[in-house]
Amino acid sequence: MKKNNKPQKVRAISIEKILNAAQDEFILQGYKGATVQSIADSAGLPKANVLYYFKNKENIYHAVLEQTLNMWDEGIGDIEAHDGPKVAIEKFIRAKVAMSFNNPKASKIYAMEIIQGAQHLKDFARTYQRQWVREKAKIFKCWIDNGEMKQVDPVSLIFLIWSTTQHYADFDSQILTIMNRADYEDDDIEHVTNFLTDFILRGCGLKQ
Amino acid sequence: MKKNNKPQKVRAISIEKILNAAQDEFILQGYKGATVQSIADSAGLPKANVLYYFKNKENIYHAVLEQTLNMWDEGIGDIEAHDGPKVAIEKFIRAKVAMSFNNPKASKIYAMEIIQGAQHLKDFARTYQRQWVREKAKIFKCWIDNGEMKQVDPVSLIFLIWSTTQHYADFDSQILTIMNRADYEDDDIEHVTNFLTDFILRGCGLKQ
DNA sequence: GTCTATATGCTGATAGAC
DNA sequence: GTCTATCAGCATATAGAC
Repeated sequence: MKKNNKPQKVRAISIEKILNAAQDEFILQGYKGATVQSIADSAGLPKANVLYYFKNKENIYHAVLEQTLNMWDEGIGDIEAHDGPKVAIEKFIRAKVAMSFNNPKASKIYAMEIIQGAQHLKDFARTYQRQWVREKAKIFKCWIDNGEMKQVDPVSLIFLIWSTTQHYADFDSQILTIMNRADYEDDDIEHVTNFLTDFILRGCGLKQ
Repeated sequence: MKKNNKPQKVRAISIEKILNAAQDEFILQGYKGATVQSIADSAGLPKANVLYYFKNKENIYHAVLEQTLNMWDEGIGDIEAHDGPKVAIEKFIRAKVAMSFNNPKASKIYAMEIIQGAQHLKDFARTYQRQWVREKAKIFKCWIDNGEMKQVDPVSLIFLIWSTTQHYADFDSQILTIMNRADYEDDDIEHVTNFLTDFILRGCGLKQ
């Protein structure tokens, strides 16, 4: 049935199935709690096939993490000097909220890694993220010096935007339970984006 | 040596040692990854003693969670109508930041539970927290209707304060790495409290 | 209360038939 | 490439000596 049907395609499909299943299992059970068997079951493949594609559990986890970091990278949005503070911050918040609602699993994997000490992500933070934060902080400093926005600690501001936007992905179960809802709806992205944009721009002295 | 030295005291001390060790292990290794042996080693007790006091691993975890929820309850601070919005919000932020910096482990255990689907905390959220949020939202609504603060969605505001304050506990490894620091210092509590209080009060239209 | 020894079950990983 | 069978190792939990 499935034989000789574009051999590379089977491989690609299996790998994607495995990575999706692994993401779910690692979130729900943790690294140690997720078993190769449970990942295989969730992917609808025999355990041996999973180990055929990835050799061992650690490799699966690394692949999931790599996927996650790529999403972080793409979803981070950007803060560009020529936009001016108001437009730049709005763009940035919009990108982060969209990423939270569209890729909550990536956000959760990432959050658990950090909470558990960031063993696998220390290098990423030490090089890439530290550099990114410093660059963007410089842009904020320029805007502040030019009187384009209020005197607000840029690094704290970046952490505030990260935490408020990611919260909707990482803590979705708490938020939904408290609001007595089963799932997020399309409106929620807009509502959250508008609330955060308004509130944060006001905090930066960029609105009324 | 240790024998007949206030038998109840030995029990209390052992239990506290075990709970502290368990907290560390559950954070670093997850529920499944933390073994009774590793908890015992970290507590400086033989494995059998740990199981003598708690019977099984799940009971240890429940005890850690209970401790965590008690801290959440004590550390939540309060929002009281008679304080007026400015003082009430400032008190609330101060309490949450203090709790984050003083009990980062409790915050992390709590965060991991929520991220993993809040299996053990759904009831807590459904009853206690939902009620708490609704009560406090009502107080905010009064203030807004009386023109004491800007029209800001109260529930979103509570989530924003939770996320920004907890972030410093849960994501400490990322924050410290990015800022190229080894540990938080005493000044940091003050700095973060001041930044968040200023910023959030401004967001609520309660400052310049 | 403290600790050793052990039973039982599950997990990661491999070997090898198809 | 796919899948079955299997092994060696480890984890929980208990039994029972001290």
